[in-house]
Amino acid sequence: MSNITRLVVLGAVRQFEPVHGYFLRRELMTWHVDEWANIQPGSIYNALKSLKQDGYIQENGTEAAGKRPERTIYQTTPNGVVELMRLLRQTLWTVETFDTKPVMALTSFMFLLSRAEVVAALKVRIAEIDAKVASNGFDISDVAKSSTTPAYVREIFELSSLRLRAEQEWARGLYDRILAGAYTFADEIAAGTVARDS
Amino acid sequence: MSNITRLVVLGAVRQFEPVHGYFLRRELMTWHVDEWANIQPGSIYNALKSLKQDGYIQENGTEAAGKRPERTIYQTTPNGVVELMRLLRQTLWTVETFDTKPVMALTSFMFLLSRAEVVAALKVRIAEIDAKVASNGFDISDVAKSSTTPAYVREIFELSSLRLRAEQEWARGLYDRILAGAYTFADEIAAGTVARDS
DNA sequence: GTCCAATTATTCAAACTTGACTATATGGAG
DNA sequence: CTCCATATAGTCAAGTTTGAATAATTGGAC
Repeated sequence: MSNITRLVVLGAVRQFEPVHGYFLRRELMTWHVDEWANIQPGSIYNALKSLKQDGYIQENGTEAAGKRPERTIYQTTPNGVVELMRLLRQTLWTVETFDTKPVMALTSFMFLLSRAEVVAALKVRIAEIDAKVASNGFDISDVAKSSTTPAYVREIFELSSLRLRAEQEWARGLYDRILAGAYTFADEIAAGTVARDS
Repeated sequence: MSNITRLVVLGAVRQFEPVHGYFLRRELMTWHVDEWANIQPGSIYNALKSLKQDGYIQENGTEAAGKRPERTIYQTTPNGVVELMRLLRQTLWTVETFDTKPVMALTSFMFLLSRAEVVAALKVRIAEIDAKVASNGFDISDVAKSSTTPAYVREIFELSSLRLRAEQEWARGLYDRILAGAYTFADEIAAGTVARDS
């Protein structure tokens, strides 16, 4: 599966474990992951299978509610937690010019990292976007001079610059909110497990 | 293949026909479609095969430059041109909240439509984005009141609103530029075929 | 003149995604 | 009490994507 599917499903298993596929499917659909991450129900089951093969999650028997169909229970392995953190960190510290999915996923799982790391990474992200936009600006003026490149390529640079600026504005706001104490991060919880109905 | 791959490859065949796969591969890679549309070389060949099966393009024999490997020549069918216009029009008139690829593809091929249609659609797009952002705003305040929804979901709405605003700003600029006579559209060309080296 | 890194043109297996399908169970309408 | 629409829990075939592999050719360095 793509790294995004990996990140989202592994992160969701981590958040709700022990958990069965159908619960993840319902929960993630209420998150609208089909819209912002292009993850369809079938992909969730496939991701579980694949994460299991890689040893990042393991089956933990089956159960059934009443006479309902059996369902397979999953939980993360220690390796899985390491992998999740790696994926999350990679996403946090990388600016993607065109793909909006990573930042969306990040938003859902950043609280698994520490407040300090997220703050530091956001600061870097804000600066990196400045650099990308500046580089885009030079590309635009080169395109204007070129005789072979179609003129409309300018529009592509224009649009991606504006989108990057939007992400930057968001990162600035989030940076402020987090610095001001918003949300709760991994280094701050006295282990309050999230309640859920199965 | 995804509709984007379909649109980009079919559009490129139309633009460069008669054309062989490797030319498209090189050309589209210089467009960086692997970055903004996630189309890798392998997908281009698959798209050609699939478009051919659907009857939207047809093989037109093979040729070879010197002792180079043979290459298969493709061109659009009448049905293919209809399908291309359908895909293009659908993309033009639809606002995608999360997927940045359609607008990017649009930018590359909008000149296949008429100036009037593009102008009209941009106007609608600008208004539609207002509506989406407004609806997002109400979602944000609902989330703030809800006790079950995690607070950070607010960030997702925030980010997508800002991104939509960025697209809107771009659409406004493009609208102005096009109205002012920028670029050349299908209804305006005295059929100047684009030169290319094979 | 000969070596070799890069180019040409494509194929392919493995992995991933999609969306329809299965098969049973439950809850609520009448 | 009996329907039947919906929910449950997944499976699977068909289609798509990926990235490496293939196999011959050419251009340029030495």
